[in-house]
Amino acid sequence: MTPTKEIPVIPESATKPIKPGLPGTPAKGLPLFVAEELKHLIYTGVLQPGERLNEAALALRMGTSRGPIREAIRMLTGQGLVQAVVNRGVFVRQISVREMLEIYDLRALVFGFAADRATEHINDQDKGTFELLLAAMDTACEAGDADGYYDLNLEFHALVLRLSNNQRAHEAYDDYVKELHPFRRRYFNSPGNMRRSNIEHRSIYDAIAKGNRAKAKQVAERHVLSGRARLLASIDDASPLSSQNVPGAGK
Amino acid sequence: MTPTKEIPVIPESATKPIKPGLPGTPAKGLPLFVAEELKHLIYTGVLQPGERLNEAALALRMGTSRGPIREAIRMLTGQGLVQAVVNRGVFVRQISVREMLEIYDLRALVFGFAADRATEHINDQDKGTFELLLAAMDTACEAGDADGYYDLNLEFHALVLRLSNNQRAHEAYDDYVKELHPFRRRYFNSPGNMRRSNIEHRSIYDAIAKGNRAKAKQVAERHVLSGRARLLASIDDASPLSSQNVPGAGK
DNA sequence: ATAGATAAAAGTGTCAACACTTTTTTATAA
DNA sequence: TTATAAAAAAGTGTTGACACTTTTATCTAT
Repeated sequence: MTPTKEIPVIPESATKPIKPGLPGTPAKGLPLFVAEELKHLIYTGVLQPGERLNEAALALRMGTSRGPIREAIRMLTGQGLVQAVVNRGVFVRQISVREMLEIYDLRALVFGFAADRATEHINDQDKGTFELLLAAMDTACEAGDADGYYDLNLEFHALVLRLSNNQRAHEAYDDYVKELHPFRRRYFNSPGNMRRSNIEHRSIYDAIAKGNRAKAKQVAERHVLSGRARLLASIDDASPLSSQNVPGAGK
Repeated sequence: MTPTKEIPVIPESATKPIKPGLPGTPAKGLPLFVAEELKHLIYTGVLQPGERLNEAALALRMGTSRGPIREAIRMLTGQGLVQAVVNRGVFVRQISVREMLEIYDLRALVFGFAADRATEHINDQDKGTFELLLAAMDTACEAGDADGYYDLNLEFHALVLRLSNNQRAHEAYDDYVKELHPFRRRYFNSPGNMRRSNIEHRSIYDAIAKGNRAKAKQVAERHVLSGRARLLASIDDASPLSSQNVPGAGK
């Protein structure tokens, strides 16, 4: 079937712009561009969980035919962001509470792992960055700046993951965060939560800086698990959050 | 843009056969069928890492037009199995040694987690299954049946993951195994390796059965990491294994 | 012979049309 | 008025054609 031919070396230089002139046109293929646009729509909540993706409407909106739209959607199904049902359409994935809790466990696991490994790769410059971040978070904390705190919080976690020196772990962690993102409630609404969170951050950093692997791992894990606990608590008294499954996607 | 309409409840019953009569035809959409076929080709090594996927040839082989083929390929890119370069084609992903080691670390982490949690969910029937598996592995071990041992080995790990009661962890673990699969050398070629491996299995099971969480986690982690060490050792003296990166796919 | 230019071939990217399925609307009858 | 059936509409699934890019083969001049 496949012609017997030596495996080619994969070329470089492939970031050439498509349709160079048109503004807002991607530099990496229409389907990928559309896929990222869709992801944005999903993560920002414009496309809500359970909602169907209308190919024709999206094609109109993106200014292409349905082909690239479909290909983009397939990318998202591959990533598990949407689920396809034959002849019915594809739907933005609905995550059950159980699954959210599972993801939290994995996220805690990976973050603990990262903190552990970070002890072995941190250098003085990184320590400086940590100090800066923690100080900025203290400031945001006192100012009651929840949005600012949230961004810094992300940076803090990203730094730990970077220092883990395990790119796959970093990607997995980011995926978990993104997957949980549309469902998360405003955790840092109260200054008390922010303050407590930042105390945990500092203890994570301290353990990493001291090279205390076990402690770093333990504290980092607990930090994420406290988020899990908050979620669990918010479920008990608040809305029941659909735990419905999507059919036909079962493999 | 999107018509204001309440979010529909996702329907059930969608596993109806497409083209019910034709044999070998999927029951879940052509693209998904093709995607699984492609995955099979990749995991079995028919499509080798670095090789390009020819759309026309695949369409011919699968008996469809290029559309579904392209959609299937997009699914695989979403899953990270292949990498697309605009106007050049998509290539079976090449994993660097570094990445393999990273994946091993994560796999060890998840397996340790699963063993830990398994202590809390194991019941007497599961224990029976474990005993059966271990006995069968002993037999395969003495008979020098490497293939049989390998299958049982997979079953053993799958059981631990199932008992973790964390489906996402199970899926992640399977993904790691699959990703590493095409590159793994014949680990259990020598009876000595098999025997040692099975000793580790038994100690994992013992710790789980006794409810010794910490021990279970530790032993399970080390079990996978010993595989990582074997890989590392095989790299040092054997072929250098391409560590080339694919361009244009960087986000 | 070899290097460079040119033309042919192969391959990917996109689109519009059509077939089929599901959903909604409309019409009909109890 | 309500339930049922038929018809229309909306939407997904697939295909073949064409545009454009990259690769390969051919031709020419040094």
